[in-house]
Amino acid sequence: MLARPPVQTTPISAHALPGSIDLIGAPMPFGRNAEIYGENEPADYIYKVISGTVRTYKVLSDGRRQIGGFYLPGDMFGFESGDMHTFSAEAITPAKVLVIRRSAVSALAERDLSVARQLLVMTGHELAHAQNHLMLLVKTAQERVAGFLLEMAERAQGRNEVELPMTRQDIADYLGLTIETVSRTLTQLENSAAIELSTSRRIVLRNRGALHRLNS
Amino acid sequence: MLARPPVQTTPISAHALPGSIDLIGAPMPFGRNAEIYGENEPADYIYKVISGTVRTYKVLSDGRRQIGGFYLPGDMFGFESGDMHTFSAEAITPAKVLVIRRSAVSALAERDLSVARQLLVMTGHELAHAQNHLMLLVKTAQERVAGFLLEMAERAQGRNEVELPMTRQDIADYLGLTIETVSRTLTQLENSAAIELSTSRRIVLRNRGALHRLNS
DNA sequence: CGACCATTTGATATGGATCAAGCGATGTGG
DNA sequence: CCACATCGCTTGATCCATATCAAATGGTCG
Repeated sequence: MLARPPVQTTPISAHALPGSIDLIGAPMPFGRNAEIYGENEPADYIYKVISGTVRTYKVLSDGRRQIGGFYLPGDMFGFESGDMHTFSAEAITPAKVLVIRRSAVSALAERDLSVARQLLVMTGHELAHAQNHLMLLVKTAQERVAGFLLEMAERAQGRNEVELPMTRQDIADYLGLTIETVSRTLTQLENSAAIELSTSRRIVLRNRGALHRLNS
Repeated sequence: MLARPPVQTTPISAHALPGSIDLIGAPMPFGRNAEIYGENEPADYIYKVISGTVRTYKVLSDGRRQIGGFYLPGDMFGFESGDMHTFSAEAITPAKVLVIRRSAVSALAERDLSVARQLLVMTGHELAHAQNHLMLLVKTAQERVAGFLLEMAERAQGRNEVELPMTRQDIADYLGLTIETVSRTLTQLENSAAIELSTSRRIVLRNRGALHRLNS
């Protein structure tokens, strides 16, 4: 089911001065696990997370799920090179998401070079992320989990304490592991004093050096 | 991406009419295994394969190599979201490569919307490729090899007979497997009549359906 | 308190890695 | 033109990291 934004009555984008893509579009709330869009649906919108966390994923024919990425407040998602979505998107937690017409962005980009540049920058970031992710998937379980924790810490403004909004299953499906392996690996990292699990969702990085070394 | 001082150095691009990025730049020959650029070098150029095949790759601290992609004639590579290369690039076979100043492309994109669009399209293709590649890396050995063969066949204008320019080691490093597993898997696929190895480098797809099914 | 869900921990199985050897094609120097 | 070295590929035997199967623990909410 495609998420439709509320009907836009006032043409905000009409007066939007050269600047930011996210000036056009409508905020929409999604509940936990609500679908934002599905794989193979027309990619008529791009999205920006206002609050909450979003995951994109694909399900293989045998039921395995691969998560493409986690999107935190401020992140944009839903970019596609074709006109269909190649991943699905769901809210992990209750989330507010800005929904932006792709055609409006395209039109704006035609007139405003800075918007065109922004689009390219964001697509470039998605590319860099996919390449990093790809590198994770050929590593050992310890390296993948360490890499994941470092990524999350980095995105949490480099703080050492990270609150994970996603389940072990989400992490496992992001890293191409099972929940058991993720859980065991976190326990190992805790035993080796690299991290501390104050609760199962709140993780303190005690020894980034060790994590980076694992991350090869 | 491509945020650079718009210094206009090449007079050629000054007359280049709206159109194709690859109108500017110089062709350069590279021998087998010659380096085109290295990871962490400044990304001052983008590249277009004229003839031959190119691989991009990263080497992890313990010596494992991960190949990011194979580039065939007509393909462009070297796009980066930062100003450094995050992968290295080498010629797999003797190759001719068009070398294009990034600053020239940026400058052109500022004046010519179609060039800006082209840049976005190509970055989008790289993104789509990385995402496909990523999906391969969480599958079984059979699925990875089948997916690789289908990708190669598709890029060879959909022909059923594919001449592979790369070694088993290259394939293994692309798929996150060992050469032994790649070799054994190809043998299995041959035994199950899905493919035929007329020589070790020339592969005939006998049963695409079976390969697609494996590819999940 | 009891039900449910997420997480951890334990025991066993297995797909692919590793170690090892052999084979065929290609190229080179004598 | 042959002998031999080299390189890419295949095949076999064994090992091991992670998956799978199973159960217990903990945390949350009605």
